[in-house]
Amino acid sequence: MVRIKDIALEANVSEGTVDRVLHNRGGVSKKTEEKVKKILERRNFSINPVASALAMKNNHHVAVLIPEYNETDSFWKLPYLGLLKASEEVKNIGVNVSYFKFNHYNPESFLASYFKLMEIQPTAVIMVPMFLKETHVIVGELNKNKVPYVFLNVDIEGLSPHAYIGQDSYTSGFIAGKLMKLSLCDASDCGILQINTKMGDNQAILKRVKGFKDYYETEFKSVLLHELSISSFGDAENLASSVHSFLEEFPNIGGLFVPSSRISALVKVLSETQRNTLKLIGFDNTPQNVTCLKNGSVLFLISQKPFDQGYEAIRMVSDYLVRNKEFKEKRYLPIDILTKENVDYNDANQHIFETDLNS
Amino acid sequence: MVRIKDIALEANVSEGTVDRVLHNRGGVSKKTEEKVKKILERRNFSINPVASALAMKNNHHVAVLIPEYNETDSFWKLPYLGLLKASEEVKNIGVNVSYFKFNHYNPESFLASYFKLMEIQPTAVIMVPMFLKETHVIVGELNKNKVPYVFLNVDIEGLSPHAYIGQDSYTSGFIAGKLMKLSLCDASDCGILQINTKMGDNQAILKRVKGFKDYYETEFKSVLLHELSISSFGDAENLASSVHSFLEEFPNIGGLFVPSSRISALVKVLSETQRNTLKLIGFDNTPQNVTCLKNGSVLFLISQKPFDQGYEAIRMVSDYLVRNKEFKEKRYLPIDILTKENVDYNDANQHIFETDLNS
DNA sequence: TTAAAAATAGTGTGCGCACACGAAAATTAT
DNA sequence: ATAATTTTCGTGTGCGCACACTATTTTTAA
Repeated sequence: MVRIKDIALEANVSEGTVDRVLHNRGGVSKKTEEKVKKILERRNFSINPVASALAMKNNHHVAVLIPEYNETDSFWKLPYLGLLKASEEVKNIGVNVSYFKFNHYNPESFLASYFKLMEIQPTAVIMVPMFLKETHVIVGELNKNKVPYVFLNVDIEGLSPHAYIGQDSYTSGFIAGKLMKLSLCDASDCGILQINTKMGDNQAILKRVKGFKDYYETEFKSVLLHELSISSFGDAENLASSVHSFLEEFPNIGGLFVPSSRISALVKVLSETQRNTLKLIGFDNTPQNVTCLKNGSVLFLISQKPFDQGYEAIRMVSDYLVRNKEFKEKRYLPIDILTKENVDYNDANQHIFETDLNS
Repeated sequence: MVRIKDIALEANVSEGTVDRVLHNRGGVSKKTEEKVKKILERRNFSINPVASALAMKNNHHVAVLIPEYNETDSFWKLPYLGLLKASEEVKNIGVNVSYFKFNHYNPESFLASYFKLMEIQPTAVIMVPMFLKETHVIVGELNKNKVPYVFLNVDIEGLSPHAYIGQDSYTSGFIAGKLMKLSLCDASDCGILQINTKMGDNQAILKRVKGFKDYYETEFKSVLLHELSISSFGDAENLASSVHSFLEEFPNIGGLFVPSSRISALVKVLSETQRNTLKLIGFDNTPQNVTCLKNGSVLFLISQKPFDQGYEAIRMVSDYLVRNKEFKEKRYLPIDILTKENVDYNDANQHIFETDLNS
């Protein structure tokens, strides 16, 4: 391992000079700069990031604005764990991470958390831009204050964060279509279950539906797609009656596609025979969904690797802060196809971290 | 961030004493030890790994024994890149990695590389145990010298490395079976193409075939599976004639399963109509295979995430060496289902690293 | 009681780098 | 020529920790 000292020795200059050319601090004559640079090159020098971090006493504050989670709606726990894991790793190099949560049904709590967040004067922000209008406000302020920010999981057209970390929702829906078609070899009809979103939110889900339809559009125009719009997955009775009348209305339906993360709620209101015959394809590896996958009621889940999203977000931001690597504008994560057989393996990273946490 | 100094101050002892209780070095009276420990706990102290790594000047040598790769047989490039990426990261913390390559058709080169490897007196070894007999020799010696070692990608029953990092081959074959069945909704026959392995090698491939067959066995006993044993994927003419007579013999075959990483060689010898109608499912995201996937000739590839395997191996070993975390005996990586739509996303990690390398 | 030995605790140095400060050399002004 | 600037470069300190060495206290032996 070649050190600055070694370079200085070989170039017959002081360590300070080497430091100056390394960081383009100026104050070095052309001649010596060239000389040092050549030796740097030849000896294949690279600064020791550990020593560097220690000396710089890096103190970056990354603030994360993310929805809270609970038992029934646990999706947001997954990115959180990934964020947590990466936080541990980058603490090494002087990056501290703070979390600010909000209720993802409540725009006010979103804004409120944001204001609390700004009090710590973060060096960078990672946020889930849940609400359109409020996000515009926030982004405006962040731009004014020159605080770099990245979007996690949800992308918003028209805004240009330093990076977006998440899935290509359209393609993931497209793949869901492909899997659905594969599962329905008799070319029976297919149903799509959406929440009737009032606001322009949940871009991701809309894009998934578009991808799904487009697959059928381009490949199997003849297959009939029926859409059912429900008010909420939370109200079981309401859901049950909607779904049953829907299935009675279209008896040819052989499969159901749920573009949100709540397919487990659907499974709950289906009869056993329906669970066994209907091909169900949904999104996201929440514990409830994974249970349905494993017991065979759900055939495929598309995972957007939420754990990895969180992990990547922190890594990306700290790479930017510490070794000022530039952001990658769109960081699309894998479109993971989960079956009952591979789900445990594919979620292993997350499980390992969780058990590590508890010990 | 609370430092040793802060703890010492609060406990009215010297930093040395705190250091002693932190590392159980002994030489501290019960009383003061308790006192310090309590404060450690209360202040939620954790040693700064950066400073620690720097001070320890860790000097671990990890040696990697891995097959070489070339244009036509490029599989082993993928784990290599993953190893490389992790090597960069752990260089920070004093872990140096050296690579020793061997020809994976040649047991002697395997042993020869091993002997060269031992000359650097590695602190730990990561190896791909390609050859049974030779691996037994090596493992015996490593055990004698008390050098910890892990197996990468290939597992060998009866031996107990400190860890195995790779895929659950049986299950991956099982999933391939599931996908094949899904693709052949008309329940036509299915062919399996294997190399007739002379030696007991390639356990992984055998297990994949077993998993594949077992899927049909348990779920669709009625479907006929035909096996074709060929001598090599390298000899195109030979392959072509074997495959064609095979397909003539069993005209009901609607899909072919290639449990090795060489499905692209099969695609080459198929006619265009065959490529379009036969459902092809294979393994591994080699560039050639990915090309076939993207142009539609191959329907699914199962990836064993070779890049991640390499990455994980280094991380695991250096976690063991530096922060003496214990090994995880079996570290199974995701069973990744690749389609033409998601392959780019799912290989993104590797691509990002490759472009980083070239800049 | 004092000396010797053992147990316990304190001090100092260096890991490789970043950065402030001051010294030397080169340039310009007087 | 010397003084005043400016450019160029060397030196020193500290980041938080590991570990060896030394100093102090306590215990045991004489």
